[in-house]
Amino acid sequence: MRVRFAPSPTGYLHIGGLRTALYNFLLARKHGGTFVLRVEDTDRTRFVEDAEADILSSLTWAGIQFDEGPGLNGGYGPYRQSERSTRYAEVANHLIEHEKAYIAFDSSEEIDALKERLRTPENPSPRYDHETRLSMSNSLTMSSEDVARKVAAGEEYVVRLLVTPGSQIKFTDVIRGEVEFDSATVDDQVLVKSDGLPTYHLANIVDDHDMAITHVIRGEEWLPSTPKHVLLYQAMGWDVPQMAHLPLILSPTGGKLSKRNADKQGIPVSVSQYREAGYEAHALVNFLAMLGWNPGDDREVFSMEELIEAFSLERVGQSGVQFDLQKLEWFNEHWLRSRSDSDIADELETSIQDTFSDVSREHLVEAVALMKDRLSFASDLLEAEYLFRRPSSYDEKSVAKRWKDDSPVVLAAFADSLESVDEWTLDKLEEALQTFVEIHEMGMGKIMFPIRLALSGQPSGPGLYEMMALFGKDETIARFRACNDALA
RNA sequence: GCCGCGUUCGUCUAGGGGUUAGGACGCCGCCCUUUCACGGCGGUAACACGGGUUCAAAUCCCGUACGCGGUACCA
Repeated sequence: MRVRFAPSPTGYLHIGGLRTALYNFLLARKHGGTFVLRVEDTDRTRFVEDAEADILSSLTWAGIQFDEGPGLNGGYGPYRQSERSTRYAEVANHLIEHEKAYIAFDSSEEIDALKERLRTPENPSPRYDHETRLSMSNSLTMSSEDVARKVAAGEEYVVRLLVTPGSQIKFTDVIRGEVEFDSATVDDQVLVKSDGLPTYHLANIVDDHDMAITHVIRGEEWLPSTPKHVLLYQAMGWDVPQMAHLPLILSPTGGKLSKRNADKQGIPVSVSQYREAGYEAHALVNFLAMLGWNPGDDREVFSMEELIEAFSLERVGQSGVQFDLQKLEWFNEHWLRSRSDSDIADELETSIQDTFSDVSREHLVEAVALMKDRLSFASDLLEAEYLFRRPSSYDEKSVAKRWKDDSPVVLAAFADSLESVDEWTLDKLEEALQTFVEIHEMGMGKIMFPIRLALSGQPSGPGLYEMMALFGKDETIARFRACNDALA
């Protein structure tokens, strides 16, 4: 089995592209096949300089490694279509010679004019096809001498697929079953553009064949052009690979998940945006895997290894799926919690030191331990400033509501009593507070809030004893006094 | 318009002739915790519609509606 992911470097890797890559990768790994990365850079007008680098680094970040691709030749290279031009020309010529394709000289203005002329409310987008080609300038309507002369004169031309009406083009989609198109509804697709470069349709089938691809797994947007591809395979006498068209990922409201659309809804579309926003790679992969596929049982949390084990094309769904950021966030929290404290500390080390100087390693690891269950993203820890420095302010609403007249006295008294705690441990601290409330015959509720406020400035957070243990005796007592001073 | 693909809780989905239509996210409640979370338990909520086939249809067939995709010298 050989599969491929074939992105076009016209933009950064899209979330849908990552899922397509993932499914290809999973299938290859599951069956001991080969996963090829091919860069389809035939559109010079939309080429984006750093897109390929982004695609490569995004895949690496997600844990998807290719076996063959740019910089990793497996005997089928090169893996950039811009480096394979002669092969496409060869195939195009073969098609022309065998009357499966033809040369057309029509300028884009002439084609626009044709469409303008034929456009009606019932037919808003006329095609260049078996009917209209008869009235255009191409090697079917011109003498071969005229064609040869124009070509020799260096006139621009394109190569078009010659589609003959009257047949049914059938193929089996692994996900959708039998799919059938009437050849009369297929247009004469341009195969070679006037700049001499192939279109996707030509380059794609040539490469899939030459690279011995056995399974073409791609987005559903390609389903309508598949009959053209089938025709090309047949014209060349090549076997058609197994086809699998994945359901599209839709926006949360059901429309297309375009950049524009998604931005409006606050949904990142490129993988690098997720990476920058601090999403766990595992979470994104896990979420994407479940978007259109399921294992057939109730499991939802999967590591990459488990996905490889469980994945199959047969369990991929057929209908479009809406993107749900909340579910992604749930996966993110889950995977974040599965990481070790020290691993998360490693990730945050630099930004923590930049924001709060002189945070010891032990302190950071302990802070992570205290907060891990309360974070959505690892970087959210930076927002819990009180874990790393004394509060500079106290949450106003909470103060207004729960800071009572006797709070300063209670807090000061407790601070005094803490002076005599010799062993600064969770147990001793709990004991100290218990004893304190008993001696003063007060309810625990009376003192817990002032302590929390003094320690963190916030109405919620980690346990009191945990925080006191983390801050140490001197700092804890200092925070009590500072709070009293500030709220006096 | 035409061509194609779809349609089970708000969302992701299981189920493919006989099910109290199951799970997850979200939301709500309870428990745990004198905080907030995590966790546990429970609740809310769905077979697009109309015809057929059948003893029996969410499940098979047809139609309609709706959604999505395509209709480029973009991929």
